[in-house]
Amino acid sequence: MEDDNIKEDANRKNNFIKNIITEDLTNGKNNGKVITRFPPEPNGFLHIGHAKSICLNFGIAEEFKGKCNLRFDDTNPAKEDQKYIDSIISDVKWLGFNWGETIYYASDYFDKLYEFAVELIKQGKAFVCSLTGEQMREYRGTLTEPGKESPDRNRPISENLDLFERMKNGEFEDGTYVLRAKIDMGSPNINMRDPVIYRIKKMSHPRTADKWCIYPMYDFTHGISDALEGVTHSLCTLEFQDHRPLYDWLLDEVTSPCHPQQIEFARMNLNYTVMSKRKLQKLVENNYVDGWDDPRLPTIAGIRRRGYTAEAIRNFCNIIGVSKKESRIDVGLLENCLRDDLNDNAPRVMAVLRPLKVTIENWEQNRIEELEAQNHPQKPEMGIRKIIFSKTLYIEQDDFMENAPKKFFRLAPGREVRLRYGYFITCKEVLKDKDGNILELICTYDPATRGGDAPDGRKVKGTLHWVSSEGSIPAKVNLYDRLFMAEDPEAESDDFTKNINPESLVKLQNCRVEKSLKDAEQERVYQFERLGYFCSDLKESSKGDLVFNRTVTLKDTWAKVNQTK
RNA sequence: UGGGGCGUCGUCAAGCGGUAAGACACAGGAUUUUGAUUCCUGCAUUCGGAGGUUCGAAUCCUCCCGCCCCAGCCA
Repeated sequence: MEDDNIKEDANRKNNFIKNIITEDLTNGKNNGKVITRFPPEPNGFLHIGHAKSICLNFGIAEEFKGKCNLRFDDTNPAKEDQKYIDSIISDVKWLGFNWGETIYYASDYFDKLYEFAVELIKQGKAFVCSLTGEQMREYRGTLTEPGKESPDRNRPISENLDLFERMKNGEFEDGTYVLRAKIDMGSPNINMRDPVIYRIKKMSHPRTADKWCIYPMYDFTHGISDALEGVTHSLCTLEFQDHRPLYDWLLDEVTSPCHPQQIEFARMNLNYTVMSKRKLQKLVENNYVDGWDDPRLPTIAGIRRRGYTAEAIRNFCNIIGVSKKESRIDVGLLENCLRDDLNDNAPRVMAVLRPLKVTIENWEQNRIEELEAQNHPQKPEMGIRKIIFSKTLYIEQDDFMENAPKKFFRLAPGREVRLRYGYFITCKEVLKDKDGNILELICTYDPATRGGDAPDGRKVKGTLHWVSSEGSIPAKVNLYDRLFMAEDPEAESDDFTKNINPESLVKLQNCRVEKSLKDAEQERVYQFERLGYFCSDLKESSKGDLVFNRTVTLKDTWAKVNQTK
């Protein structure tokens, strides 16, 4: 246990944010406290990019003995929905993080936020503006030209107060007025050109219902929410760098309980997939995939259904590190983290995806024999199970080749192989239909090799997985592969859906799996020996109709060698 | 051509003036009843480029080049 902790600490990578926090701590900043927050907007499903932020924020809180708040940034009822709140909560929980007793909502601060806005107005730092959206855009200026001041900018404070209250009371229609911070229309930073901080939206909110018809904007809400919660380090992605001056301005102008430090880091990008909400939505809505939890999607719900473990994702997020450099990470790295975890923990089992019938000619007709198989060769403590050997067996079609090259360590006419935990068998005859398709193999077995050992020390090159007709049950298997063929699907075509991999899902109907899989647990991942890791599908699988998802393949140097030829 | 960021191995990434960690990938080899796992071994004389400061520079200075973000009453 102690060793584990040491190992974990050693594996915990440093990054520039932790360095800043460590320095703050040694300087006695924030009274030695560290409080972070994960602030999703409940307008979509979480994806693996969010996992990076979750692991960062919760991880730092854990490491520095602080805390991390889960806070919904729910200031735009037009886009948000309770179902997203529910799914986000369940995803964060699944990832294995703890936010304590309270779930925070920016909407819980609406009253306070309103008071802060009034304070700003009273100080002459905010004004009610009647410019239309279009006018506002014109007045804002451009990247290279300064903006123009709104004609309402010098409206008397009393009038601003009155108008703002009437906005709140619902006296005006959407779009007629907004509340703006009074900063600097000439700023080279467009975010400082008198940004809107409140808008009228006569819309019911998932949590505050019809109490409000004005809602605060992100910039106004976020910093103040952070401060109200005593957040010390407010971590966000790079695109908010330009907002930091506004974040700081607001907290300086208002009597806020503290002034959190905003630090930006680069968001995660993965190759062969898309991460933006809009694009994920398009995939779902146009039925390119089967819902938000399609196992090919990088959503938390999707990768979870695919069979990814939270442990693997946490490890991945740790391994990729945190920096300000924009990068595109190889999914291979993710898959590797998964294999790492699964190799340690997945029980081994045998299944044949594309069965080829094998008849053992020197095996008595109705004889059935129970053999012992290990559930994990490197971990005897995981126990053993019984498997059944009989006259009719199935092996993988790929494991037989009629005219096999020398390096093919599998079954071929006249060759002998080991059936894992079974017997050595030798191929005697190949039965075909009139078109030449292989129907069945006639083999013999060596009774002396029970369990797979040859008493005479005879070596055999190949070991095949197999299943017997009596010891197996039918199942369906979904073979998942990467959703896109292009490393960067959004770059290589004007329409990213053109890069969808037509073979991202291959459905196999006639597989046979070891009988023990009849009671396969939900979310338990098994290794189908020599094939990969599989789990029963959360949605499609049932007792009488087994459906497995391929989570990830095993590394396959044989396939790689063949491919490069 | 305004402002803000970023450039260290194929991909991530440490490094913070004392002579380029680590992971994955890749290439060899060993062990193996999974062509898996595991285990060795190799893999940046050089840090986007050019100058400069220094006994010494990926780290400091100057110029240049490349990439990303910002003109929602979205977050």
